[in-house]
Amino acid sequence: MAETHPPHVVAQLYEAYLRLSDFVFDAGKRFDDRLRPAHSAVFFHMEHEGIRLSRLAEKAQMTPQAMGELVDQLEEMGCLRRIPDPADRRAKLIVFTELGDKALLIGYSAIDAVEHRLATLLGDDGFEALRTTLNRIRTEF
Amino acid sequence: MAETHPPHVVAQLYEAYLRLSDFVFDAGKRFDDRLRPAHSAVFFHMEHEGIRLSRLAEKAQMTPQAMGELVDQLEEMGCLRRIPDPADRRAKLIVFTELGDKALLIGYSAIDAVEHRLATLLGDDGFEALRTTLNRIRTEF
DNA sequence: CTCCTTAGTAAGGTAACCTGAATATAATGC
DNA sequence: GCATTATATTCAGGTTACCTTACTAAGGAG
Repeated sequence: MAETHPPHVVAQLYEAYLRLSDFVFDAGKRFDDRLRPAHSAVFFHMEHEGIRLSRLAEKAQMTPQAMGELVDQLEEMGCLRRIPDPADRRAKLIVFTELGDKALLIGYSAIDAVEHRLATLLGDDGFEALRTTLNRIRTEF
Repeated sequence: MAETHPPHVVAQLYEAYLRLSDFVFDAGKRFDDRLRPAHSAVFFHMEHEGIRLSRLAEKAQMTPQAMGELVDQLEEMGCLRRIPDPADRRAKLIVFTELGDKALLIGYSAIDAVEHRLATLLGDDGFEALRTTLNRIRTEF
């Protein structure tokens, strides 16, 4: 129940997530201080060829309205652009700008750095064991 | 990057946390449907001899104002009571009611159930290995 | 007793979502 | 080929979980 004594697994998982994710979010913030954790859902579910808002929202499991606001903000930062979808005049395709590509790369390298550091801390075997365990929780719990 | 293929560790940790915590929050919701995840911070950091708002807020790493609102809501649900602190007339002690004790027990058993189920899934060794790994991340990453 | 600090609270703001409703276009039935 | 229904997006406004600023009441130091 306390924080300095080992808490239960659920809290442990959350703490570990917060600790690791901080590095990634900080990297984003250094790139553009308007970037917030919520925007990661956009980068995570984007598709390079372009993607419709409704599909992006569905993949991120949120409403198109909520996703639309995140896309608005990233558009204002210059990371994304909305272009008309040639296949459907109601729709727009959300695509990366060059700046957006850069931001994505920065995110990838931050994640890579975290994974490398974690593999160093736990050893390659320990790191793989953690991934396997977490994957079993996702698929079998 | 996708969700059906194994994502990076950071996302894996978050997904695992969400999956396990759902069981605990659902148990709370069944007890009183006004109970929300935010209230768990109160139960997590309570002290059954009574605790001051400022200390509770500090332990939960939030402002006294934010914690005060959560305590207001739990008081309205009948889980907590504020009594004058005999040692300082500015302060109040937040204490559990009988209903609050019951809620706490329900939370404990939900966490226990999750941990048992996880130990069954991973085996006792796998479960302990996970706890050890998560603890190393907390202390050494 | 005055001065500064601490405990709590009130008022109002922001971020990250949500629901409901409006608009434009597309697809379908007859 | 036109009316009906469905889909893509957007607008307006609400809720939750926080925050900051500013106030009041009470305690402690000199």
